[in-house]
Amino acid sequence: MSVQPQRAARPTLEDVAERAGVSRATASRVLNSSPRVSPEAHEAVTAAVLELGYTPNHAARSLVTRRTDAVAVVFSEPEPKIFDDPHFGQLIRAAARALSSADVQMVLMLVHSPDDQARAERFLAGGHVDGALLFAPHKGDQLPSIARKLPLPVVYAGRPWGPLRGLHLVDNDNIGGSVLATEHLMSLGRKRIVSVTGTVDEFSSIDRVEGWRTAVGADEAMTELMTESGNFNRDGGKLAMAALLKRVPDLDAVFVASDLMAAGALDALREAGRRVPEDVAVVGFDDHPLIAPHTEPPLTTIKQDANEQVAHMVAHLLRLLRDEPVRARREVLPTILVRRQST
Amino acid sequence: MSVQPQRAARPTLEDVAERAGVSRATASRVLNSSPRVSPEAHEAVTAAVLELGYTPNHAARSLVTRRTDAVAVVFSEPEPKIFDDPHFGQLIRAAARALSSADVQMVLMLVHSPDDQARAERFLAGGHVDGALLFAPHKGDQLPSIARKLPLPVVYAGRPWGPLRGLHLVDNDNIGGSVLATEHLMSLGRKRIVSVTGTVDEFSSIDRVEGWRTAVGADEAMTELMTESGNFNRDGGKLAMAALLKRVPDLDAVFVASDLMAAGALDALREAGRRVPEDVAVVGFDDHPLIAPHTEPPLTTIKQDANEQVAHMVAHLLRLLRDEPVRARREVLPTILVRRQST
DNA sequence: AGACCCTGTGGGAGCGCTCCCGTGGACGGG
DNA sequence: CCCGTCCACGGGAGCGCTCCCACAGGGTCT
Repeated sequence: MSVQPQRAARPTLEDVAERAGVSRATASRVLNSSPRVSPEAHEAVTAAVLELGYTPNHAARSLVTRRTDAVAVVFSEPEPKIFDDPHFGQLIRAAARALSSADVQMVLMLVHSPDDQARAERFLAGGHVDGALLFAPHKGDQLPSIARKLPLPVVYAGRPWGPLRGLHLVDNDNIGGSVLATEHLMSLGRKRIVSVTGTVDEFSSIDRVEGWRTAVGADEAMTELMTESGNFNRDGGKLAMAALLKRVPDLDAVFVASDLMAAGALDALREAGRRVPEDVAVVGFDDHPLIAPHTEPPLTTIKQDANEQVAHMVAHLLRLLRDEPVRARREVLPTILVRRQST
Repeated sequence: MSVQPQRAARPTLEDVAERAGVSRATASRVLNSSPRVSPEAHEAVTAAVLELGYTPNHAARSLVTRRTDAVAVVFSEPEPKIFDDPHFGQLIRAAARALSSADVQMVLMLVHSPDDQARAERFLAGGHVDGALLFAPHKGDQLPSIARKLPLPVVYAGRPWGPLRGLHLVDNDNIGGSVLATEHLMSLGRKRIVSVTGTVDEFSSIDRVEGWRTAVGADEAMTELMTESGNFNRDGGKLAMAALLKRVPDLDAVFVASDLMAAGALDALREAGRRVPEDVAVVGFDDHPLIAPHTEPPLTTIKQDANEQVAHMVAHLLRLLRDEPVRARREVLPTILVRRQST
């Protein structure tokens, strides 16, 4: 019936333009820092923005630019680990930091079930984000092959399964790290170096066996004898170590493919009455802050820097989004040895 | 010059409507499951959507509905912890699960610096999300007072500092849990029960002291004597326990306000030659899966369910977003005792 | 039989923004 | 002095969607 004045609505670009005494087009130019704007107009618009507390309507902008200024961060983990991997928290933290300082929204997706996967596919295909960071290390995970069909820039963490052609990825030097670990043990004069390995469905694990194998120069039979999988968990590490002790009674060193498993391995060694590092030297992998410094004895381990990896992934993706050239599709980050008392 | 056919663009609702032989309005009704649609139209539109692989343009929809179908999850932590708290990972996981199953995008924000805070404020005020979950336990954190001025539904994790009037929050029963812990120790016949507390700038910590205090019936002087802060980290827990052993040599039990500190406390007790649980019984708090079962001896502790808390927060927020009534502004979730070998 | 409602549908406006294109004025060179 | 060039700026279309409103058609009630 009666015409209401309607205030308190968020100011639009139109309001800003009016207040600044310019057209909407010019105001828009200022907001997008176009060069073709006079200093006066620039100042007037900037002032109006401040006075009105104007914030651009993201949806409207997105509608016409066809950009979203959002990036998906996808963790695909077929069987959700019951005990949360704290590495995960580090990765998320790093991603949040790197993306938000680039003023890009981070949309987090955790994919476990086929349901989740379908949802993720719909979401990524739906144009809700400009690009994605994909953490999908496990063999048989469909998500990488789904993702590579999408018209969407994707940067992978580590090597996914399947063909690598055309993929952009940032990996840690797992092979180099495990060579480092094993050579460290050899330099200590250790002769019988066994290894507790992770799960065979992740390249990070496969690479760590490979590093050990080349360093000690093991053939297939010897590898079979001197390695045992600990499934990347603590109890698994303990069981694997116990099995190795039985199979290779004269072992004097062990390279364990994760700190968590190494903690379990230390338990097994203690129960078997072997002293660490006197009888058996132990090297882990990860340099997990919650574990490595606190085992008994504190753990010598290989540090891989989650922050660094994610920062590289984000930088890589941002370059792709801006159509800037990338140096290489695949980056491999160095790993270093952190020495503590277990060697 | 010449007119290009222009294909391969994403289909619009117009395309769907045309294919289904209905108007755009009807197609829209089907997509938004309006009741006023004939079965025939419904079927035709559904088929067309499938055939064309249509996905609604989120920006366009958001522009008119003024909803974003996104929710911010904000963690505010004035001093970013160097050692990642794994509790954090659990919370994020739970939030991701709960939100994605409601088909709401989760935008994660980690706030450390004043810079981050300003960004967060701009973001939340900018209408980029429909609501927020806010984790800001620390005293002096500005974010809660900023957030409560925003015209945006916010659900808090735990009690933030400042006035609670009008706030929506989901808290764990820290007081109840610590009463439980302390009474458990008393029921074991322990007479001199001390407590290692957290930091005084978090209510969760304050409440846990309060629970201990009421259960043992301590006055101020006794509280001063028999409690010591461990700053919620492992080394702090060890130092605090050592201090308490010196101050109260005849102590026979300790309630430690976090599992991580409890691990440190166990170290201190071991070094002091006190047996656990024979000489000193120990109860922790959190039931941290990476810590509690693996201490020496395994830790009796109070379980607070992160999944449950976040699920309640999400449900609460969704109700607010849908303008549905909420039962209570404030929910307090129960905590339970998990008994292991340290008592 | 006329007046009524109720249900399914389509036309069209408009959300707030960007960007194309046209215009007017300042400026420099022939 | 006039014409061409260039730069700052405004008008207006249109991105893809929702929702208001009008309307046709069939049923129900007086």
